[in-house]
Amino acid sequence: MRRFTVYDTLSRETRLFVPLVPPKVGLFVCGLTPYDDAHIGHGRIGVVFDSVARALTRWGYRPFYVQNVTNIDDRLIARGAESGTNPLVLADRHFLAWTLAMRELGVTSVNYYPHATDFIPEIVHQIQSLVERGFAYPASGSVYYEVAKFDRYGRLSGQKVEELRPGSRADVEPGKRAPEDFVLWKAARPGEPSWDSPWGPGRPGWHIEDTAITVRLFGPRYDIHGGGLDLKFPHHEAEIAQAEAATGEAPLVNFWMHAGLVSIAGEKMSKSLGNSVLLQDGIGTFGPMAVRFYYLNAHYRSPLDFVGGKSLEEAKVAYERLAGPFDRISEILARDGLERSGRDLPPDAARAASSCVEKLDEAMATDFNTREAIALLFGWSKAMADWIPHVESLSGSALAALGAPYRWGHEVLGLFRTDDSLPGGELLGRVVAVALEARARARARGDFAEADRIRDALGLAGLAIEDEGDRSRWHARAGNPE
RNA sequence: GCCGAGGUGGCAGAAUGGUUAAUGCGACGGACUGCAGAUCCGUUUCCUGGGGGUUCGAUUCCCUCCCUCGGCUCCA
Repeated sequence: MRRFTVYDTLSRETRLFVPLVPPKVGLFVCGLTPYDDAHIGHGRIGVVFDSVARALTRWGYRPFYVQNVTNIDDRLIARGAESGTNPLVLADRHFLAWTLAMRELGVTSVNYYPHATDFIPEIVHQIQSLVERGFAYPASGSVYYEVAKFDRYGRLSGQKVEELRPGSRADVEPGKRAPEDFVLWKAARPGEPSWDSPWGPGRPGWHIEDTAITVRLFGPRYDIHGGGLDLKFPHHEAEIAQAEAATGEAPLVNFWMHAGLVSIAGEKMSKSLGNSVLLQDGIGTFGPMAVRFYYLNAHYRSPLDFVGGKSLEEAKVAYERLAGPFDRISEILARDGLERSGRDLPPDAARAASSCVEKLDEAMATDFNTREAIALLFGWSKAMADWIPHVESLSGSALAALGAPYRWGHEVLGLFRTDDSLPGGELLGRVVAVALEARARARARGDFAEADRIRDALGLAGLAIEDEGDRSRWHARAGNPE
């Protein structure tokens, strides 16, 4: 297991990671409330922690990555009422869209997406423990957490309870003993989905599902908790208060990882502010790899400002350039296989490749510095410029050696996918070859008007044609004209 | 008001108590090309919010001020 460091938000320092039970790593990331389509900001969380889990796996750890789904809450109920849809159905629908987007983005590391409503017994049980231990009190069918009873409350966020501004953004609910108390169980109002409990029909409060799930899946303590910076207070603070009070064990989490938010025009991207750009639109317009690259091109803790279409356009251009040499290598290897004969690599080039991979691991092992890793990959692509002109003369194993840093990028960053083949696959390739053959003949006899006509026609069909000497290569232009 | 995260070139965005502060985008010039495209080479020597301090040396550590964003019980 490789040693690596992580910045822990609770201790406010970058520390050496030590798993509780090596090589296992319990990784919980605050998931989504699928009441609406996901936007670019949500996607960042998905991709960032996917790369974390990928790195852990590469380094010999065995992460168990759980991302919860809050499929019942106020907004879902409100949206459901607006459209006459059962909120649980609404949640399923948006969750399905989320998983499809994640698949496109290459998010492969999540092991389990527990839904809040599948953990009602665990939730009720945890609330009961809190009541029995004197940390929570029932009031008219609801149950509240009494913040004053938990003296570590505020440690994660640095807040002092007496400095909070109660009700600054939401109304203080009646029935609480103190404004900072938060709801664990919400009494059902007529027509709302509800579950039975010792306090009457109701549903879970916002924070309780996470700790009910993690205590069940990981036990009272686990390794890493991730989420957006905006969840630090109150949500993560509440998680600590709930779990540590309910189980009597601490700390709940050894490493808190908070990802920076995506802003747009300087403001947080948020559904409620109405400034969000939909994740699926970004993926559809610029392609999933451009979106993934965009996220990983900044350190996960940094704020990231989304500038209209420009950010993703820029990411797409940069990514495609980065992937250029990789595409050439994989093209040849796909055609001829690893056994293809040819020149071998001089030892210093082979050493450079493996040293590049080592540096990549080092960058990632320093608080998951994906930006540094990408800079290294650009350096490698630049070094590849010496090889690209005679890449056709290299042996399969030489090509594989040159491809090692890209394979790292694929494994850890989830970039350099080769499965972006067009619908039509091989058949399309054969048809395009016929057109390119006709064009090659036109060029050979100097009929450039005809050659350009064919190139333009293929261009309209969505294919880019690039000449290299008398050979032509083609690829689908991103953006998929249809 | 309190808490937190930030402020780096035209833009995006890293890093570090010490030779020219990554990398990418953009721009400009050139090579290659029938023309493009892609690619390559070169240039973009004057970029670390302001002011103090510690130090031989600060963008980095300390103090202070300014600004932006986030949170203060809906939020990734």
